[in-house]
Amino acid sequence: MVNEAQLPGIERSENDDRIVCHVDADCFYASCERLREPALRGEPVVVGMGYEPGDTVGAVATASYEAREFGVESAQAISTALERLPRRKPLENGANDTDLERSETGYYRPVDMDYYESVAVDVREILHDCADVVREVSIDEAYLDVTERTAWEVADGFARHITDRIRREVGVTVSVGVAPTMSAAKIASDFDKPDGLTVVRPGEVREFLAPLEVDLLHGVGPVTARELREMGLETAGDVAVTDPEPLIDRFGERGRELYDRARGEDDRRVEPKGEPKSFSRESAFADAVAEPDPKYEQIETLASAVADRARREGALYRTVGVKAVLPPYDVNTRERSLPGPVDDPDLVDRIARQLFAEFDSAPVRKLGVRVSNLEFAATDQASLDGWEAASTEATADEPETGEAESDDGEPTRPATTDGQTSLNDFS
DNA sequence: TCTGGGGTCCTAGGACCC
DNA sequence: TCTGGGGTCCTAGGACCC
Repeated sequence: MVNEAQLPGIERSENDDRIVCHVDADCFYASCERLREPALRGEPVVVGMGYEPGDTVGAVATASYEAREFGVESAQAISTALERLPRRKPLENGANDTDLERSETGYYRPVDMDYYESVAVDVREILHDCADVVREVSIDEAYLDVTERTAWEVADGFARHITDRIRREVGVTVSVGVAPTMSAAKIASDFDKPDGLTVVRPGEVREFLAPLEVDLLHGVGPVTARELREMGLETAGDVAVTDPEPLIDRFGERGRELYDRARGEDDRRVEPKGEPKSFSRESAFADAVAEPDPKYEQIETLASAVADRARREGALYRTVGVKAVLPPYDVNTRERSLPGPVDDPDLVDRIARQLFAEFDSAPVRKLGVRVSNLEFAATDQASLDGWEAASTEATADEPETGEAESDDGEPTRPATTDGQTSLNDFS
């Protein structure tokens, strides 16, 4: 009785053989550093964050494969990395390092996101050129739906074309996984790094996944991996043939997902990434700080950076939060929601201070400020109309607030007016 | 391995409403 | 005044990812 032709909104929902590419740049930050400093090619390179040249604080963001040989890993403390791979001293005139000294050392560079972002823009351009739908996951990673661009018989050639273009036109290497699902493509891209290409054809997915350790599955971190092992599940193959009920009991929705993914079942379509959900800034002190003043100073800096960011991105926020990390590593978060969305840097600062007050005499090693519950207004004509209507409404019953202080050329924002009215409730 | 920064999603309890 | 069941929002924390 139900005829597919009568249900135009309902499509065959199973992955009727999509071809998904996952493209993942190889140690992207280190590759970028080599791009602008070719002397780093072939040498161990460590990119550190929260780190200044000459420093020993901070953590490893990316280590080149040469640096990994020395046991340097992502997320490692810079101090640990330096023990395993000492910093190479710049060559001075007349300096005569021995070959031994040079071969046992590496280059350390601080993260420079602006530069990496400029390289990522060039990579993205190629990705969008090669696919109808691109989902950018992070600065160095994306999914592509290339179903309409290629066929399984020639998928490896197509993927090779992408990697070649990126190498030739941008100068960085990527690894690519091709599979009928997003989750399998993701794992495939990781399978043969660096400069890897792995194609998993429909019907081969379970076989491909079966021997892999559980912690290679997306969403399985150290905690879940340990628990799975305690349940006797070592590999994706083990998970695929186990009774799903205990998994669901223990892990809830994630358990179901884990079971499905281990069996190669994943009907998510590649879709462009939506608007961000939150903006945050945080920073760590070199040592835990007990006095209130430096902490409030830091709060002010972070609050203003977050509010700036939201304004640049055209976002209004309805929730302001803080994070305080106390020794040894006790993460505390506090947040407060407003009655309506605002763009009000002073309010962010004030609320952040209030939320932070309960920690102001505790030793604190790290601080953060966050805005969330974001709304993006006036991105197209349709919502612009609504926006203007709302603006008129919002200001109708109050005197002009002298809002036209836009000597910096910024458009005035009705939400700021809203923020002023709600401000009284929160200070 | 004790720990950097920017995110996402999920869970669970409580308040509040109908 | 006691109280069923469902829904939504808010907050805090946790796991995970890059």
